[in-house]
Parts: sequence; C-alpha cells; structure tokens
Amino acid sequence: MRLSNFFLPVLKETPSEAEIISHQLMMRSGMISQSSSGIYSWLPLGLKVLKKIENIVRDEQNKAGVNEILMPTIQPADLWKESGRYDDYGKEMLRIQDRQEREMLYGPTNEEQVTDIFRRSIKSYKDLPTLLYHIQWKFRDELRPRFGVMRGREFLMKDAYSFDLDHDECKKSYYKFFISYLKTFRRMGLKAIPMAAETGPIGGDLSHEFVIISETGESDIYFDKRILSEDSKIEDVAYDNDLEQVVQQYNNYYTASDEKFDQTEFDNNVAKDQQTKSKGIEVGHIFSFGTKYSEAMKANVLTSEGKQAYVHMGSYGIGISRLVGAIIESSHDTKGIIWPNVVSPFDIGLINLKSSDEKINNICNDIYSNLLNENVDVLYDDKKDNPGVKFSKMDLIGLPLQMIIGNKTIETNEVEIKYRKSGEVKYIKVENLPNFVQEIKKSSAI
RNA sequence: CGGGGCGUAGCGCAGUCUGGUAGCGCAUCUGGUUUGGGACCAGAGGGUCGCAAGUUCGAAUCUUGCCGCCCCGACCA
Repeated sequence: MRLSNFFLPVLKETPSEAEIISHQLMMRSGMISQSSSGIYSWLPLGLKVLKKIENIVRDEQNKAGVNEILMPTIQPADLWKESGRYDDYGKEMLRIQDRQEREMLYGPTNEEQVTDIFRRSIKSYKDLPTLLYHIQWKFRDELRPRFGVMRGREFLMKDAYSFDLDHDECKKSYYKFFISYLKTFRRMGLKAIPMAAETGPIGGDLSHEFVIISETGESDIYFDKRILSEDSKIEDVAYDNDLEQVVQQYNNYYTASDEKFDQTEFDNNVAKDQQTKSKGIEVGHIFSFGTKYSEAMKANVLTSEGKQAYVHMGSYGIGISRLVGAIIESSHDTKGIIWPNVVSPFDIGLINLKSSDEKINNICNDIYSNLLNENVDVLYDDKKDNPGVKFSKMDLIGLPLQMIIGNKTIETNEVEIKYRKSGEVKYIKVENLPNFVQEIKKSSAI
C-alpha cells in the first residue's frame, strides 16, 4: 500500500479525551475514531490489526477442534426470559423493540442463543462433546466506558461454548480451552497468566481469568514468578495428551487478583524471592457453569442408559478488540507503538526520503514491487513530506521493520534497515535485498 | 448511579470572572525555496463560540433548561 493512497489520519497532538497510552496512541495513529462514548469506528490501520488478532484467535480455536458459527447481534427477549436472565441482567443489556413491538435485545453474550441452537439438533450423548464458537460484536451498556477500546460498550469478542455429558467430560473441554488460550496469547507475543477466578455456585477449580502483565493495567495482581517460565513449551502440547496434567502445572502456582489476594496465603505458598506484584489486563475468561442454562432451557440428551440428562456447559471468552489496546499497553515507547510482528498492520515500512528525486523514486518503486511480489505487506511512504515527518509517522504507527532510502544510502547503493523495537540499524546493498527479504521471512523476523 | 471537570476552526488551547460582535499554535489550500528527525518565506480559506429559551441597546461572556464528552469511585471480556 502506498501511503499516498492510504487513509491514515494521524494526529500530531493527543486528543484531550484520551487518558491512557493505548487510547492516545490509537487515536494519534489513526486506528480508530470515536463515534460516541465507548463506541468506535475502526479505520484502516486499526482494522488491519483487529483482523490479525481475530485470525490468530480463529486459527487456534480451529486447531483445538472448535466449530466456528456466527450468531446474530440482535436476539429475541424470549430466550432470555427462558433462562431467567432477562430480568437479572439489568441496565447493561440494551433492550430494543422491533416494529411489531416484539422485545429484542442487542446481545451482551450468547449462552441462551447457543443453547437454543444446541437443543434443536443434539439429542444423543454420542454427539458430545459439542464445541462451538463465534466472533461477533457485543454490546454492554457499561456505567462508565473508558480506556478507549479496552473498555468500550461495543466490543468484538470471541466466545466459545462447550456441551458435555457430565462434569468430568466438561472438565476435559475446559482444559482444552485452557491450553488453547495459552497458545493463542503466546502467539501474539503476550505473556498471559491464568489466574484462578471466582467460580460461582459450581465451585471447584473451573474458572480462570487470563491476565496480561502490563505497567498500565487496571488491577493489581499477585503471583509466583515461576509461572512465567511455565509455558515455554506450550506450543508443542497436543490436544490428545492428558491436558489435566498440563493445566495442573499452572494451578500449582499461587496467583491472585486484587480482590482475592491474601498476604498470609501468599507468604505460605510462595518463597519471598518469587513473590511478584504487578498490574494486569484481563484478556480472557473461561468458566464452566454446569447445568444452569441446560436445565432452564431444557437442553438434554439421551445417555447410554437411555435416560435424559441435562448437558454440562462452559463458556470461554477472549476480548479481541480489547487485545488491540492491551498489546499497545504492553508494547510501546515514547515515539509510539511497537507492534509484535504477528499482529502488525504491515510487515515493513518503506520510507522514500526524497520523493522529488527520480533516481530515489525508481529504487523505491523497484523495492516496493519486489516486496509485494514476495507477499510482504509493505507500507510505502511515497509522499513529499520532510524526512522528520516521515520518520516520526513511521515510528508512531510502529511497524517492526523500516527500510529507508535517501541520498545518504544511494551514494553507497545501500538500503538502511531499522528495527523499530531495538532501534538497531544496518545497511544492506540494494542487490542483496532479495536475499535479506528471504532471510527475514524465514526467520519470522517480520 | 454518586462526586468533579469540560464543550470556542480538523487537533491543542486562550478569551468567560469584569457583556461591546472572536484569537493563538499546529494542521489545511496556493506560489516559491527546501529534503536524514515533526522545515522556511509570502499569501489564503475555515467558527450560527454544544443546543434552546431568557435578561440586555448589545451575549462566547450573565440566568435557566437540555444534550454531549472526559476524569475519580462502585461494576464488567
């Protein structure tokens, strides 16, 4: 993409309504545009990142054997009356009426909807487990939206639902998602800590929040430092292994959020030098809730003994739009965003420092089309701005690697390579560039 | 929902106390000179001062009502 064709409304100054760094940087880099409180439009740069994150989440769900579906944003109130949540949910739920004055709602979550889908077609234990997920926009009319996309009212979420014959089977599904979440966040370059969470009426150990450590996180978290090195091999864990064992390795470490924290418990379970306190952002939440919805909504199957049994369910969320903000919170510097390679909106930023110079233009055009031929997603700054403008803009939007061509480099027939994260600079002869591109593609450096 | 703050040009702000017909920086447009870290010179465009009613000869400024946005708190992926 040529920058001259790219809709990228960057701001030199920080809009006054943006308080936290990710919100500021998303506004300044032209990723989003606020529509109303907690509701945003996604502009090209932001949308590219959102899609990349979405696709990683999707890929990992598929690999875990979960089926993608797509449920509606607008749901009938009747389903929610069946589960009893129509009255329980409160003002967070946006209630609307259609032209026939039927009561509808903009879905804040999808347990009812998915349970309805399940009960219509699954009647036998032989069809279990059933694992479904979708990636859809949700709306929760928060009392106070804030932090940009980190706590918006409208947000994109992956939510998955499991249906199993009994509690033991349900646990297996739960573990599957547990592992898939570790893999998912790992792939995005994030260190996510699974923290035991409130389990509600079911009890047991079947609820975890996945929290990213971030200086600017919302809540205080306490944990055993050793859990950070636990997921070093998580990519290699196959789903047909005994997952309980793997999950148990994580559960062995003490973790607690602010509300649950207890200093005595901390001291008893964790050696002083391993005790860590940090700030965290919740990016995922998994829990199982037994037969709560299946009983209310009559979702049952026949067992091998020919008896009716209510299915045991679990639900598993990942905040996709929130992750965009969360990643920026954990990866930026004073100049702007530093995207992890896998979610970066472009692989490479190509900077033409003097677009009034025909010779430099020709070199840049060649490099640009060669990169495109190699399937490298490149943003080519072909505009007539001053060098300073180009440098700061490219630093702001945070592409992992910059290729810079100007008078200085063509004298020696070189291209300047600059890594956004480390600031490391090196020079490559123009004729060696194809080799260099092959190398970085192979090494996943972009 | 309780407490606080703010709405003046695309963005950041001054002007409001003390009423007299709107200004600064950046951005934008035109011409020219520039081109390795947010350039320079000359010129130009852009605002019913959030909306409505009221007070007044006269309202961005005073009064009342409404709307929107942000921050702190309680609550959530």
